[in-house]
Amino acid sequence: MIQLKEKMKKISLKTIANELGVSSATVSLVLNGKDKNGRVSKELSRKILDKAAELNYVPNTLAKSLKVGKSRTIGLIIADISNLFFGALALHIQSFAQQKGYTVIIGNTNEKLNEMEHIINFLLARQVDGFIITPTEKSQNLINKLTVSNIPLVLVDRTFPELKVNSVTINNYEISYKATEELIKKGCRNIGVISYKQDHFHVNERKRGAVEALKNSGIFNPNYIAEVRYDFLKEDVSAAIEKMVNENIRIDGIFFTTNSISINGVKSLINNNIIIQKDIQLMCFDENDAFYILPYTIPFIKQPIKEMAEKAIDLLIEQIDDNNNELIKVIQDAELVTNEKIVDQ
Amino acid sequence: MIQLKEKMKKISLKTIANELGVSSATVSLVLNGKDKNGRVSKELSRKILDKAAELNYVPNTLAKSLKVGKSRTIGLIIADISNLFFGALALHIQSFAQQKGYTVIIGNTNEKLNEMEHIINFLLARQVDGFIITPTEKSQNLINKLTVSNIPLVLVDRTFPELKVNSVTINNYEISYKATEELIKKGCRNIGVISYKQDHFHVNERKRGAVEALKNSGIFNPNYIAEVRYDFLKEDVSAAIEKMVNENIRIDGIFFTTNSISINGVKSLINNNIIIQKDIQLMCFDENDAFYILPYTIPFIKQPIKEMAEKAIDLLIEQIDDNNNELIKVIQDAELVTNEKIVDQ
DNA sequence: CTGAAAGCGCTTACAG
DNA sequence: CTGAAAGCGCTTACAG
Repeated sequence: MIQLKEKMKKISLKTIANELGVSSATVSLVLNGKDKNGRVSKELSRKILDKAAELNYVPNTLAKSLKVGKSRTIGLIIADISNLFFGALALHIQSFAQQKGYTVIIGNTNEKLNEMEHIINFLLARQVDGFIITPTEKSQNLINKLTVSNIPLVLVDRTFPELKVNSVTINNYEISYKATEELIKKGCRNIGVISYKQDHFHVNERKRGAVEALKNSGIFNPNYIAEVRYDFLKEDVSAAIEKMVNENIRIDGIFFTTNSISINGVKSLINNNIIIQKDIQLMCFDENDAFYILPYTIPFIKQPIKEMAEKAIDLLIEQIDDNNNELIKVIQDAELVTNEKIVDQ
Repeated sequence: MIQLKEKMKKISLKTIANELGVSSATVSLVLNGKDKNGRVSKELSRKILDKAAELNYVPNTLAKSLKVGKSRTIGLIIADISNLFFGALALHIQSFAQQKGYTVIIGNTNEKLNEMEHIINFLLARQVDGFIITPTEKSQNLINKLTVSNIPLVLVDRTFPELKVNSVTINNYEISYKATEELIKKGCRNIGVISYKQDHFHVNERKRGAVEALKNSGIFNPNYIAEVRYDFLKEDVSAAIEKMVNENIRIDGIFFTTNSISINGVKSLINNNIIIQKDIQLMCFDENDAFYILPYTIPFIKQPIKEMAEKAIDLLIEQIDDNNNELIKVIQDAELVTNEKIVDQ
């Protein structure tokens, strides 16, 4: 094969058809394995396959998508891709999508509503067949527009319970309740809760679960409940920890409602010379690679990330294929991982 | 607007053209802001814009790409997306690409050659305009095929020095030499080096830099040099650390050549009850979130990830736009971060 | 068993 | 100032 410095001319179906003196329809059929009913003779079929290989034919997916009206592409909109939980979620979604023959285009909103709108429009123009979204705060209208237009859509991790939209989430309230009980079982009586100050249903459910558990055990103390701002995470967590540590009666346990809060919380505790799991028992949300490095283990709530990813992809593809209009809200169970040596992911 | 349960019919250029009784050519021109020479009257222009907004017109990028022969999409092929270094690299590449109006499709090879081939073909069919690749071992032929076909391409982080291919890498040898000298300056005299057993030029350059520094200081000891396998990282690092720690003369410093080795090395040291930065001084490659959590700081080599991403995108887009045939190998300087309090990323 | 033709939604010379 | 027409590379009824 001679190698030209200039751009080689593209090999299309037509090129193959012309070289073989057949129609491009026949070539298309053979190359797509659609000559079921023995439409094309074995011999011709062989010749077409060989020629395609010889010419190094690469099909043009764009043209195919344009013709059939499906791109086999899905848009994945993530709120904060630098967060390890979302990173893992994206990884699994991509991997399951690939298994099903779909390409994923990832967009990152950085928790900004206008970014989310921009990305949705961008992906719509790219003709994605559907969306998997971890919605930002106050994006109800945006989500609603998509559902009204009947665009296949699944929310994951977060959802708006008031909207009729498919979702995959976990049992945030129940698992947080249970996790807090675990702290109580360990003997903690002055338990702090650090959560975000925001509108996200899932995070507020976690907080509610923790608070409810404390109340039901008669040890709820509003001074031990803190809310931090996403944009001032580090400072606010620091302040909250210092306050809790310096209360008249020092806290002996903390429940963190997200992994970003957990990481900053642990740093803060170390900076305050608190001996973790001795002075203060912790309970975190999500597995965290940073914790592996500590000489002790920290209990955490493990979300079924892989299963969430799989379910989200399944739901979405069902909608794409069947135009399934049924509303499905999946709630999966998270798991408490305590004491035992933390397993590698 | 009435909301139908059925799929709404798509709004195309033609829809707008028909409703307004003009040609779709004119609509295209206006919507793309290409009526420079006052081709279209202000009034008609206005009407077209309004109608597009009213109908909620979304252009079909697929059709446009097919027509103009450019997809404004680039394929990013990453060797191991779960590695934080690559994660950050991917994030920045995506962000720069977006700024330039390009979409990124990410593929993950898991360091497997056949995965890499598969992903390349897949992305080629998707008509990507070019590739940014962190190549796996032994992928020279694959890379060569792409360059021979004149497909815009930039290798990043890793490269094959023998190939004529654009690349963005760092000064692996020099910075590793310097980093090792730093350990020596601190008083270490029995310094271990843990690296991968593989063919990657960049990692071997790091090892070579460290070894050379040790030799030039007259303190090189082959017993302190270990190579670990990628597929048995944890076990091999563990074994290497234990061996080094239990040598007749215990090591007092270690240089890790990658961040994955660093993380496992630190865990191993903690398991062996070594007091890091007191019993043994460390030097790692790459910033690592896990280290933030430790009560002391670990010196590390900071790669200019953002700059690498930017340069890679710039080089690639130059090639795409100008069909620039010039060969460019960029080598950027990494930075030594010592002692000082580690800054937040 | 196979081919001719239409059409997906665009853009871009070309003609007027 | 504007329109008609061709064509990007496919797939899919339809006709034979």
